[in-house]
Amino acid sequence: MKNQAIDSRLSLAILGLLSMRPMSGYDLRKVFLTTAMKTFSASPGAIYPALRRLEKDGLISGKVDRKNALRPRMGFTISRRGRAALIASLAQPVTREDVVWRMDSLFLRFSFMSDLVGEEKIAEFLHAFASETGAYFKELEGEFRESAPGLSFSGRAALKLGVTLFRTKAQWARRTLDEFEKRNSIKGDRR
Amino acid sequence: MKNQAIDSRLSLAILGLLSMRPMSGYDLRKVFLTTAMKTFSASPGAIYPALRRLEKDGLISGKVDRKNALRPRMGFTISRRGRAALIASLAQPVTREDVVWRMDSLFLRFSFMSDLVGEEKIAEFLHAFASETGAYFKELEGEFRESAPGLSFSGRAALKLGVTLFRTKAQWARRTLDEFEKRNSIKGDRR
DNA sequence: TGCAGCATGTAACCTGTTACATGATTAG
DNA sequence: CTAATCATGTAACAGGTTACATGCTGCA
Repeated sequence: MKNQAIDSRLSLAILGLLSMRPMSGYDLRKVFLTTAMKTFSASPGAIYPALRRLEKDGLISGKVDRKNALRPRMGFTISRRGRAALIASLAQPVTREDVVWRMDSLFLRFSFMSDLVGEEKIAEFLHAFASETGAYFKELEGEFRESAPGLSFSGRAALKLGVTLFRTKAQWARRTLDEFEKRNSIKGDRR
Repeated sequence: MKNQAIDSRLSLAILGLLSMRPMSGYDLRKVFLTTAMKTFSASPGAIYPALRRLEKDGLISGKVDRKNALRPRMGFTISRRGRAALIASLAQPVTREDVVWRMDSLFLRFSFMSDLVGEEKIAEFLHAFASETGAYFKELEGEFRESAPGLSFSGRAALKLGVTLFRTKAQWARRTLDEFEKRNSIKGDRR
């Protein structure tokens, strides 16, 4: 059976969070309001429809907590299919398009990896991320060298920040990969 | 008369580009396809409707080039109202919300500033950008210190990248502001 | 002659925003 | 008691994606 696709970044974030522990819609809102995941929409008009779509696709299932309480509360749990779809989504190859258009999804995918995929997949991700991001950094750097003289002060400065940010991302991936491999070899030695 | 609001990032980008020189829809597509502005949608289904909205709001006006040629070509020019709306949009204060949710719009706004607003506005922007971004960086850093021990390897690493990127942005703003002020004082001395 | 690229557009669909609505619970 | 917060939802709207459609131009 084909894996159900995850229809948006928000759905990916929700599925990732539910893979760690069951939560209600309101719990999810609080996460998006108070933690570093502020970039995601915490509006009910986005979250509740997304939950319903995920449920319709069989990726999560909602059950009413405290049935007898007059105020019902939906507790959402990730399903087996949901976990499979999430893992499949994390394990997808890192493409140039991801780097240019979906950097935030890459962030999200990576942040959930440790609990869901093996060490090899993590290393693979970091490697591909470093190489794709590094390549795009070089492309931007070249563009900067070529077009900088013709640009205004602010145009040039903005482009420079763009270049710098991609260099930072590529560096992060290389360093994180180093750290990851060192950590694993130490763990390996102890066995 | 109140300024017409600019309805999306794409419209802002288009208006900014048209403020530099008149272009056709296809020219805009090429910019979005080939330059560092790749993050913007180059699909006709986004660009042509956006152009029509801008025209409807009186911010740009399209005229048919080469009338007698059998293949007409629309050349779009920014109008006085369009330039005013663009300048108003660039000059808006930099808020915390901009930093968290609309960083790319801030990029865009800054990159067009040199040709459209005075030196004071540019310095003001950089100052506010540095201070808001710096504040958010510190908030994220605090969150990292608190929650890092409980996070998985990949969760922690992803959060760390997030923190680093905001530090980089704040540093960029401070350095760019320094450079800007130095540049201006030199120019001032020569007068 | 045929094909790639130029240039513009439309239509269905989908996600997210904004604003509103509702009732329950808890704190003062 | 009442106000804030908990908790869930709906409806209108808007912008972007995807896919399709159309006809012209230049080149091999």
